[in-house]
Amino acid sequence: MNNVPESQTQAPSQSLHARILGELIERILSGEWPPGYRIPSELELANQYGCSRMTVSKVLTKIVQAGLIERRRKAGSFVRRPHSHSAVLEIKDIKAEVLELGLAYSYEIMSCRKRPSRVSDRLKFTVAVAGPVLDIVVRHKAGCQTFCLEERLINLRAVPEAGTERFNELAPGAWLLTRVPWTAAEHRIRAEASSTEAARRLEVEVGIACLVIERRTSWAEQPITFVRLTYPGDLHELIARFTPSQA
Amino acid sequence: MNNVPESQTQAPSQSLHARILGELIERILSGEWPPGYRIPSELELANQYGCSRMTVSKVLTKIVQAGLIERRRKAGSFVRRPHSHSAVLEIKDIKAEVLELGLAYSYEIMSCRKRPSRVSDRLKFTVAVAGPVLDIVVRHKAGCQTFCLEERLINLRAVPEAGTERFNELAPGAWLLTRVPWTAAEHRIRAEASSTEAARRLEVEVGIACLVIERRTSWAEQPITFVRLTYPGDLHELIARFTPSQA
DNA sequence: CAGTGGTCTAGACCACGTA
DNA sequence: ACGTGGTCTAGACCACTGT
Repeated sequence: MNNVPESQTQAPSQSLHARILGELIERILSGEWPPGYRIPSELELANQYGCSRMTVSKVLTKIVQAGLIERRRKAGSFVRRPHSHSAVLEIKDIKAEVLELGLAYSYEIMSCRKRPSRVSDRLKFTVAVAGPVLDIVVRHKAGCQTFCLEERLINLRAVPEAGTERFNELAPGAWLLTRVPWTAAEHRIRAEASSTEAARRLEVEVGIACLVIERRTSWAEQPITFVRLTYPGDLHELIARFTPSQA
Repeated sequence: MNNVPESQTQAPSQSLHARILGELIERILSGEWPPGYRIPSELELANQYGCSRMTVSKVLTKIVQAGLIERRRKAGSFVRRPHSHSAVLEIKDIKAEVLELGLAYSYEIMSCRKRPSRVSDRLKFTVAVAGPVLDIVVRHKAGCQTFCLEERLINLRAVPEAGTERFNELAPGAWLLTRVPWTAAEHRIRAEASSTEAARRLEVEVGIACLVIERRTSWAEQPITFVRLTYPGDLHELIARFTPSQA
């Protein structure tokens, strides 16, 4: 009921949104509202905060997105118990990774050739690729040590300009990022003993434990590129974080 | 200007929200609105769709969250070029993982003892833990094969009831999920050659490539648990996906 | 049936930043 | 200065669902 006055006497530093969001999340995370607790309805909250139902509704929508509550018509909104361990994995540019370690970065194009797509490429792209592909192998170095082996296929139907690119200034991954939009990516991460081929290119012994990341990138259902990154030994570590509150 | 009639002649199956969202995303992903393109203002879109500005605003907020556009006051809303390779990594319950493979799941508590915290524990928890911890080793099996070795520390100051739990019904990870809220988790993922100790417990050869996931979980700045999961060989693969459209 | 969330409206004022 | 997004209101109707 006391609509405008309250927002004037209150610190105008943050929006009403933010204030309500913060207070509700605080109640949930502090355990004052434990898992299973039924939180006040939109109408009750709107009355408590002296604001419209719409405002409360938008806030609750955010808390749903954060995974802290779930809502059921007629029943109400309930605090969820902590659920799956999902986390945001950030996969950085290799150059940035190396520089963050304080090492000098360089790369060598070991091979780069245009060829028709093979049946085996379909396994990599999960969908059939007609037409030519660019098959590239790059060695990324940190200082004088090999940091990562990159084996990449680029769908030339989707990115024809890659066919004439020499990748002298930018490694293929960085070059693609500047040129091509992408809308979906799937990553597969596993440990693998280094094969004879990979060991030779990485300049390590055969059978060493490697972290392998495979990434399929597509744009509007069209495959763009497939890349396999092989990090030898325990040189490399992926880090993923989760926090429910995201503003 | 053709407001209500359109939404009536149109299939009423989806909300106006969803229709506008879909059409705008389609324009962006199809390349009709390329990166850098300035999309119509809220007012223009509201007129085009014959709806209120509020409705358009909510839709655009979603597209911002999806990372497809960025908005600047006075300037307008612009299509972003594809940015960092971040992805959502979902780390499932081990039992669920095994069952999804169509295998029988079981686990054995190999050791479980209460002890005071050591200096070495601080490295695992990244912050100091005073007081007792519960030190548990669990072997998870898929069929008759060892699927994963779990080495876990639980901060008994934060979760005192774990001290008397026998973990007969639920493995420690699942038990914790049902009992303890958590607000932050950090994962580290790497490849590692199996140590003598781990190889013995996993019943595999020494030096085999293993996928190692370490997870630190905390609640309101207080460490809850540290766990190291070791998956032998290439038995296990993590999958992470990114798609900008999420509703 | 009644209460709840889901959606939508037609306005409004303000903050900000570019022109 | 003015157009844009950011926020907010006080209503409204509908769909769903638990009692």
